[in-house]
Amino acid sequence: MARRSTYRLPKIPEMTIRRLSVYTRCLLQLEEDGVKTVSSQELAERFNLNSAQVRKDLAYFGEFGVRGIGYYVAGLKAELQRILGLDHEWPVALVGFGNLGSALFHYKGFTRQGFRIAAVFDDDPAKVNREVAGVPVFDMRDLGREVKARNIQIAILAVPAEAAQAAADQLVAAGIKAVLNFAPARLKLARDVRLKDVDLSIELETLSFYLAKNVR
Amino acid sequence: MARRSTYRLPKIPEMTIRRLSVYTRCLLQLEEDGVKTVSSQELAERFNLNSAQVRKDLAYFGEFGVRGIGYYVAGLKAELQRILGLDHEWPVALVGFGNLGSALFHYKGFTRQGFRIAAVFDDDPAKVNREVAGVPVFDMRDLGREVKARNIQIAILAVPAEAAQAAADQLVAAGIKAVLNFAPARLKLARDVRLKDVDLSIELETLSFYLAKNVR
DNA sequence: TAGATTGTTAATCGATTAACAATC
DNA sequence: TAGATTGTTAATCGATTAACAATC
Repeated sequence: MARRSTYRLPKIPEMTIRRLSVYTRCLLQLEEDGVKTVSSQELAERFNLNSAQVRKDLAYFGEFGVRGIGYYVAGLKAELQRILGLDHEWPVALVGFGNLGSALFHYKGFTRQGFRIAAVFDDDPAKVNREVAGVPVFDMRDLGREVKARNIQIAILAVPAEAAQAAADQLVAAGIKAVLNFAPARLKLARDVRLKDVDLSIELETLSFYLAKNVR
Repeated sequence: MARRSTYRLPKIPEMTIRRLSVYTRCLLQLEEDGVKTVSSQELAERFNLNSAQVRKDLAYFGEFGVRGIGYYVAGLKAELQRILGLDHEWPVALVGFGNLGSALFHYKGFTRQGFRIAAVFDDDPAKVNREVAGVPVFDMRDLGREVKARNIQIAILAVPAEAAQAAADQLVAAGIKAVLNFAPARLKLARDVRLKDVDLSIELETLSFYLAKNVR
């Protein structure tokens, strides 16, 4: 796991990364719409941000704009995709093919940015050893073998909470480097594995707070 | 929509609300485990937070602790549930009963905190006018009537992006006050309606950034 | 009482924003 | 050139954390 030495050493705020991701999608749309250039001001307005913030986010990584003009949509899109590692396909393992797993499998948003579900894993014998939309579904016991064979580094975990830690352990043993976890469980992973929890109900609970203050 | 006047006027940081939600779940667990009291230090350690932050988050709403002891688990849980509006059931409308809608329907996490899916809506004639697990599934055209009849204020939107704005408009017209939106679309709602977007792929994209810096 | 832990103030840190010289 | 917009510095704002008197 040699850390590649790059010239960009300052630590990037997490929020900056998230916004880069948002900008990228916007640029994708702008390009589709045939827009050639966009200013930090225009970009900012679409997301209720400050134009200085947009410029600062970009400045962490280089100078991509042209004074007096703004940013070339196609060029900036390509730069951001490169920065975010979205300039090539990432094969992804989907672990858990129940209700949520199936929904994520069919979700179009992942594909658009270069994430391709390369293998599905489940422990239900009725679901495995077949293909769904051209993607093989394997038994959990084949996880190590298939993840290595396909050089998969990212996993989406969509199993029940009880099964999450065991599945995560298998993923780490197989050499997975990043886990997007939808299971409502607090996972312990090796320290060099990136974990991101997606909490499907926390937003609902915060909405409830604002609602409780007013009506009812 | 008269704003109820309360004694708590200082604006609460969004992150504080999210953490309150996290604390609440932890307290639920602690209570199950039979733990009677917990200190800010113990609570903080579970989430890699600072104990002063835990105390400050709570201090926005009152004094719930006992010096020298900490917080009574049952008492604090009840207080936080009240603050977050989780001390009673919220009937919720689920709009869209495809793959994602179905996954959310079966998701157990919502129920636990008092959110109860009271009605499902879809525009597919094959899916409507029946019950699933005791919950009625209606045609979209019945949305206004049923939302009002059931006094539903919260909606979970899980339709395709193309259908999202039209569905949102119907929801607002029906008197919905908060929308949890899973559709990858930028919705325009009346200003007194709370909107929260859940982006299923942004986390994956930020993970990609960290991965791209190292391997590959 | 002695020990522990709160609630709160003040210090620190980091992120956002305003302002502007550089320059297309 | 005149107008527009960048990249960047400095000012502002807000959130996190350290410290500690209050007090159980």
